[in-house]
Amino acid sequence: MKVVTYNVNGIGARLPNLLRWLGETTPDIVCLQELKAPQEKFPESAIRDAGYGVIWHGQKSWNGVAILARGTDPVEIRRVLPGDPEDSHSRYIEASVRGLIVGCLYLPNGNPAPGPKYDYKLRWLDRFIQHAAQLVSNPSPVILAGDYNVIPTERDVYKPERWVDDALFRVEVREAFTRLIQQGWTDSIRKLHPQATLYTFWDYFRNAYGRDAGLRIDHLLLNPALAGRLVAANVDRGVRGWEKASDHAPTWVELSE
DNA sequence: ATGCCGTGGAAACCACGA
Repeated sequence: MKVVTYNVNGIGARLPNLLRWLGETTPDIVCLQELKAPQEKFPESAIRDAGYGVIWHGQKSWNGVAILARGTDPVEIRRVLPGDPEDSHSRYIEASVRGLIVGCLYLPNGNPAPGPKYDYKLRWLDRFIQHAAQLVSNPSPVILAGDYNVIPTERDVYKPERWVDDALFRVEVREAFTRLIQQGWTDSIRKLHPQATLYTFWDYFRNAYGRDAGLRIDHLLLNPALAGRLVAANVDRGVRGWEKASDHAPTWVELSE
């Protein structure tokens, strides 16, 4: 079973690429981020015609997350991250699919740092860590997949020295990610490729993809009940080279049944 | 060192992203 996270950077602009990629790779479960579409403008029929059940939480212009499941309908558990009724951003959705609990997240970017956007990112991270603490010890298999907007270590960025003051790489953010992992989560890509240079995002400008000036910021975390089923993990980096590509590439795990 | 590009929505530019 293949589970993928893919920040599409606009479901409207990306729909042709998304449908092509679904057809070529037939993933079983897909977590999408940055729909940038209001709830009523999500292309539900195109996704269903491609063979996927889907739930989504849209928002006008920004954010937005979705969970797709091939041949079945995800059963929604929640569509907001608990802990702040004032938070109006569509950044989290959670469902039960094929015996897994799937959390799909789009963590705030946080730039510029310091500032109110960075404060929001740190608060969101704290809430997420609290929620993850409830999930990690769940006897059911759980996967938390999404755009974390966190560069975990120096190995995960092409020039770490240029990113030390950035909201994706600042010490507080890396420490928060470490706290999350230390709850007992497995960072799938790093577990199977401890030394490799593997990026999931490349800027649109300065020929970042051509130079491989990338970041690893899209992650798939497995709880202990699921970690033993991890058999492969990688990035479909070729998709980043397609015409009209998102700046992120699909990032995936293969799980034994 | 830098949104230099891309998207969406409103308005013919701007906010936002990482």
